[in-house]
This record gives sequence, C-alpha cells and structure tokens, in this order.
Amino acid sequence: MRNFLSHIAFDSVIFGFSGEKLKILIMKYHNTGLYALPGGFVDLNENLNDAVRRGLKERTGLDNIYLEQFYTFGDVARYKPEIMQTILEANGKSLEENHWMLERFISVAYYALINYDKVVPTPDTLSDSCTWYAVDELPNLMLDHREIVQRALKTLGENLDKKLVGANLLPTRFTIPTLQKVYEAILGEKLNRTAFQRKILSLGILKRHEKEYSGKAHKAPYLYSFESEAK
Amino acid sequence: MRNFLSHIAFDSVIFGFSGEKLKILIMKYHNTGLYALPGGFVDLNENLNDAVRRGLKERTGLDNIYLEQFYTFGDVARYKPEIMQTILEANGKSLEENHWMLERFISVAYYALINYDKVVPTPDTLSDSCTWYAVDELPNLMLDHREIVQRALKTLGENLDKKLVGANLLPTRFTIPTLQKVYEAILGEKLNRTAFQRKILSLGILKRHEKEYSGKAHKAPYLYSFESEAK
DNA sequence: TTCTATTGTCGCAATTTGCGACAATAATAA
DNA sequence: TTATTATTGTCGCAAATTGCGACAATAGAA
Repeated sequence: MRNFLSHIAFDSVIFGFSGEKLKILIMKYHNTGLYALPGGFVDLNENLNDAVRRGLKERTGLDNIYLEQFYTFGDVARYKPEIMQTILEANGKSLEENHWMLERFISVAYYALINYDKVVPTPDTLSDSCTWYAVDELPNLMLDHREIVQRALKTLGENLDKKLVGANLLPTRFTIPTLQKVYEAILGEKLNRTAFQRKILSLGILKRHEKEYSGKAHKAPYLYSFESEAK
Repeated sequence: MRNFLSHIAFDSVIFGFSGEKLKILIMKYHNTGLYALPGGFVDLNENLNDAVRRGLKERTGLDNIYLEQFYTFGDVARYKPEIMQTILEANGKSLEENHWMLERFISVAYYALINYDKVVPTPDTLSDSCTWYAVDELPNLMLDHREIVQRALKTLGENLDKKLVGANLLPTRFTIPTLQKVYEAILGEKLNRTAFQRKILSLGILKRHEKEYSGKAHKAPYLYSFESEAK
C-alpha cells in the first residue's frame, strides 16, 4: 500500500472539446450517487506536479498533457469527514485502515487541456464511471468541486491567449474556425470571425497545411499546426 | 501549544515600496545566518487564507491587507530536514517535541501589498530580525525561497492592471508620477509618462484631490484616491 | 450550370498606444 | 520683481490594434 502525505490532496479539472462544447471528466463513486472531480494524493517521495500527472495518466491514459496549477483550496468548510466515510463504507473499505482519509484536506487544483479523441476515460477503484460532462450541464458535485470548476474556467479564460493554449484541446492539425469555437466555448461569448483569424495568424506561430474537406458544400478551411512541431 | 496541519506550510512575499524601490520583508533566523520568507503553519481549525492573514498581522501589525495566493510549491527537492533541524537546535527547541517540523512540507505561497510606512516589522520567536530588502538586493534565501520571490514578482506584474492593485503599495492619497514609479519598479522597465497618466485616468476610478507640494521648484502633482473611499 | 454555406482577405472606421510639443506651475536664483 | 529650472497636465498626431462589412473563392448539392 502506498504511503501518502496526510492533509494534502489534488483535484484535476480535465478539459476536452467535443460537439462544439467544452467538457470535463467527472467521476461517480460506487453506490453513493456522489459526483466528483478526479483527484488523488501525493506519495511521500513524489513531486506534487508528478502526482497530478500520474493521476491524469490513470484517468485518461495520456502522458505529456498541458497542465496548469491554478489555486489551492484550504477552507475548513471543505472538511466533511462523513462524505469520505460514506464513500469508504460504500466500497467496503475499513475505516481504521483508511483513517487518514477522514482527516481535513487542503486541495491543490490543476486544470488540464487534452485532445478529447485521444482519451480513454478510466474510473478508479472507488468509482464506477469517469465520464465527460459539458461544463454547462454538470451534475451536482460534492464538496466545493463546483467552485473549483468555476475558478478553473475563469483562469483558463484569462490565460487563453498565452501562446494559443486553447489549441491543446484540438488535434495536432486544426482549422482556425474550429479554434474559434474553442475560444467561444471557454469565454462564453461570440467572437468576431475576421478579427479572430487575423489575430491568430498574426502571432506567426502556426504553419499552414493542406485544406480540410468536410464533405459540406462550401469552401474548405486550411489546416494549421504549430510551426515547431516536426512533420 | 498549537496543533497544526502536518505537511502544510505557507510563505508570504510581503511587498512594500520605499525610496523608489520595491522591497520585501525577510526574516533572519537566530544563530544560523539563514534568511527566509515569513511563513507559518495552518491551525487544525483555521482556513488557509486566515492562517496567512494571521501571519501577516504578526509580522506587520496590519489587518485588511491586499493578499493574493499565487502558487503552491510541492517538489520533493524542497524537503531539507537538516535545515529545519539547524534552526530548531539553534533555538534550543527539542527535536522530539517538534518532530513534525522535520517532515516534508508543501508550501502555499501568497503575495501581499502593503503601505510601507504603516508597517512595524516584527520577528517571531525563531528569528532575530524581520527586515526590508530591495528585491534586487536580496540576501541568499534558504530552500526555494528565491524562486518563490521570482514567481511572486512575475504574477504581480501580470496582475498589475487589475483595478490598480499597485496602488495598495502607496498611502491612501498618492500622485500619478509616484504610481508610475511603482509600476516601473515592479515591471523592471520605464513606462511612457504621458501614456501612463492618460491610461490611469481613463479608468475613471480615481478621485482628484488637492495638490501635493513637495517643496521642490516645479509644478506640483495632484493627489488622487479611490473614488469609493470615504472622506 | 446554378445555388448555398463558409472561408480567406481586404478596406476602413473606431479605439488604443507611443511620443513629442507646450503651457502651467512651485520654488530658487538674480 | 523677474528670470530660471524641473516637473506636471494636456493636446495633437502618427502608428498599431480591433470591430465589422464587403467580396471573391471555393466545395458540394440542386
């Protein structure tokens, strides 16, 4: 059995983009009806950031994910041992052996941006599902996880222009109109089409490739990728 | 004796502005030559943010400080029990009784902006000084505290335009040329004088008061305060 | 061949920003 | 009293950025 740092947890808001909607991964615990963000604990000999990447790998199957820490939640009000007790009991875990999980936790929150199509959502031993939910159609989340999602969205919006981070939600090659939909889903507002195109291209960090033929009756958009990327 | 959450600490980068320089408070531990950021631990029944405010009150004497959390440092490399042991021994503390301080800590870092002239820097029981240092003339800081300061500066610079946060480093009434010096100290670059004045005033959140006569042979600048403020 | 929906560009107006010009001081020197 | 000096508040204008409509260029369907 692993040995974790007590009182410290992490939670991940894992963003994906599909069907023109921004979505995140939500876990559902066995026999409890409780929904929560994917999270975990930090091994005694593990960097905090590495623990989060380990968790992401377990939930999504992906390495090398775009990841950003955005806030640490430390209010006493988030201490609800009865909830953790419910989860443990519903999973047949002994309370004595897992007493450390009943103590107060401070949670370091991260958001991750991933390519929806590459993910294989995988539940952990305590949960029976790990599923995508549109951010505007979330189930009731336990503890303060709703607030964590809100803050992740806010921070992501503020950081959106940093070197095109939004593109991490798309495949390696993507079109500018699609990227615009990502921006609009995150910011919750429509953006001017021509100004958006001009702005993105003016950054000079995208490389134009062949066109993407959608099979629809209209002009096809060009595909782009990051200049640096090989191939 | 207080009962703290194990494995969790906080560090504060407390900014002040004096003599046209940006400064921060640094503690020096008794008999060790070790310099560090002011920090502390979180009481079992205390909100993380409240713990930090309690620490700020103890070090500066001030309440109601502008405070922002900016990053949580959780690398294993910051675990150097021999340093904490040195500090405890130099202060005649028993290692048995304080063994929890020798374990690994994850540290939540905050920066605070205060009015330099209102502060009474006060050391704690482990340190013999709590002193202002210009950010470009810091002594060698222990552990990763140098990195914490760097990141605080970076984040502060990025947040500088949010509702004139920089003004928290000045008295209630201040002149625009002085505010510009604050900006320049934080950003580490000269700003255009007339553009700065126009930008700040265009925010429409400052109220103009009487002039400030410096005794120097030139036109006196106007004093400003936040519109909302009473008086 | 015509029609429809969407994309890539251009042009122009509106807004913001960089920067010099210049008048208005506040104290000192003549 | 009258210059002189250093600094501040504004204005004007050019350059850069942004919002938005116009329009040609498609890709496929009718």
